[in-house]
This record gives sequence, C-alpha cells and structure tokens, in this order.
Amino acid sequence: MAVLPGSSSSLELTISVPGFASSPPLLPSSSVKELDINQLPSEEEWIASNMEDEEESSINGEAPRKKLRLTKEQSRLLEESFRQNHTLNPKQKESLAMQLKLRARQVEVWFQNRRARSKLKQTEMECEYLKRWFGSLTEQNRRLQREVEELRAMKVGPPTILSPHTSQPLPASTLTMCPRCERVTTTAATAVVPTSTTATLSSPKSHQPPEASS
DNA sequence: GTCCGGTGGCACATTACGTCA
DNA sequence: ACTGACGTAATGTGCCACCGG
Repeated sequence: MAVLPGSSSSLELTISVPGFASSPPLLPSSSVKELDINQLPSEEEWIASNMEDEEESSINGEAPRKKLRLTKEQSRLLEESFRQNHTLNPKQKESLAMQLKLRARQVEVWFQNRRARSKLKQTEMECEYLKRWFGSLTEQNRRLQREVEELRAMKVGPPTILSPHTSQPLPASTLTMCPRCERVTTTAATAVVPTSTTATLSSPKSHQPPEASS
C-alpha cells in the first residue's frame, strides 16, 4: 500500500497517570486580558504584551496564561512556510519569528501544533480509507461466497456450454466467472493451454482498494 | 574509544483560552 | 446572560541525538 506511510501502521500506547503532570493553578477569569479578534492589538502592542509575558514569568514564575490569537496575515505566512517545510532550523525559525514579529518559541510551538494537526488529519483520512476498503472487501467477499455456492450447485449437474463460435462443447477449464458482470466467459489463455487451471477473475483494478480521498 | 552530563528539538498529552452557535 | 462544543495557543513531560569534557 503505497498510500499509507510506514510510520502510521504502528500503534503506540502511552499511559498517562492522572495528576502526575503538574498543572498551573487555575486563574480567575478577571486576571485574563480580554482580547477581541476583531480588535486585534497593534503589532507594537502585540510585541509589548509578549515581552510583558516573558518578564512576568521570569519574575514570579507564575505568569497568567494568556492566549494570543494570531492575525490572518501571521497565519497565512506560517501556513505558507509550513507548506514549504514542515520543520524549521534555528535560522529559519528566527527569521520567520522576526518577520512575523513573534517570539521564536511561538513559531516553534505553532509548527509543533501544526504538525500534530496535520498528522491527526492524515490519520482520520487513513481511517476513512480503511473503512471504505473494508466495506469493499466485505462486499467482494460476499459476492465470491455467492459465486462459490453457485459453482458448487453447477458441479452437481454442470450444464454443457457450447462455444458460440463452433457450437462445440467447451472444456470446463476454459470457463471463468466474471465477478463484475457475473457472466460466464471464456478465457483466451486457458483456451490455448487447456491444462491450465488458472482462474481469471477480472481486471486487477477491481481488486484494488478504493482511492483515498484528499 | 567510551562514558556522562548538559542541551536542544521533537512528539505527544494535556490544559486553558477565545469564539461561536 | 449562560453554556457546551470546538479550535488552537501554550505548557508539561519523556525520549532521542548531539556535543564537549
């Protein structure tokens, strides 16, 4: 399956112990700076608030956790950069941060989260793809089972099939069942080599999994 | 060459904030 | 005004690779 990346086929289990990870203390909502996405702070304010955060955290170690929304332009540039490369080297990170007027750490975090979102989306797509494939195989299996039943029934009293060309009875080994149209057909290869018992089901394409939607 | 501690980067899980229906 | 769902920025933790002593 070329569609599926190798890494995604392995499952990793992680056990997290509740209460093990230290979490910051809950803060009263009044301590949170209100930010309206429609009234985004100016770039200067943005930077100032970021630096403010850094200072606060360095002073008492318990900085209020503020969440800043990225502007559309910042998001656009980050997305553009992500399309080119899913990881950044320190120089790229620094220059991108400078360009976006963000801290390098914020750019780094954005890329980490973006990679995680990307992977999640990919996993969901693969899940859908496998579901559809499973459905397709189930259906194919059902039809083949039915075909086997029909062939077994035919074996009890096989009707003589005459060649449409010569009107002569055809050997059983030259007959195959086309699962697509469910019609008995002759197979050229087996007709030439009567000893062959190869069963030609249909074109290989009908056995391929469904195309993964993008 | 090997060991060891420090450091940086990443994946992953989780938390918490902002927005919207 | 309130609330729950959702998206996502931010944080915490563990793992790994690399480097210098």
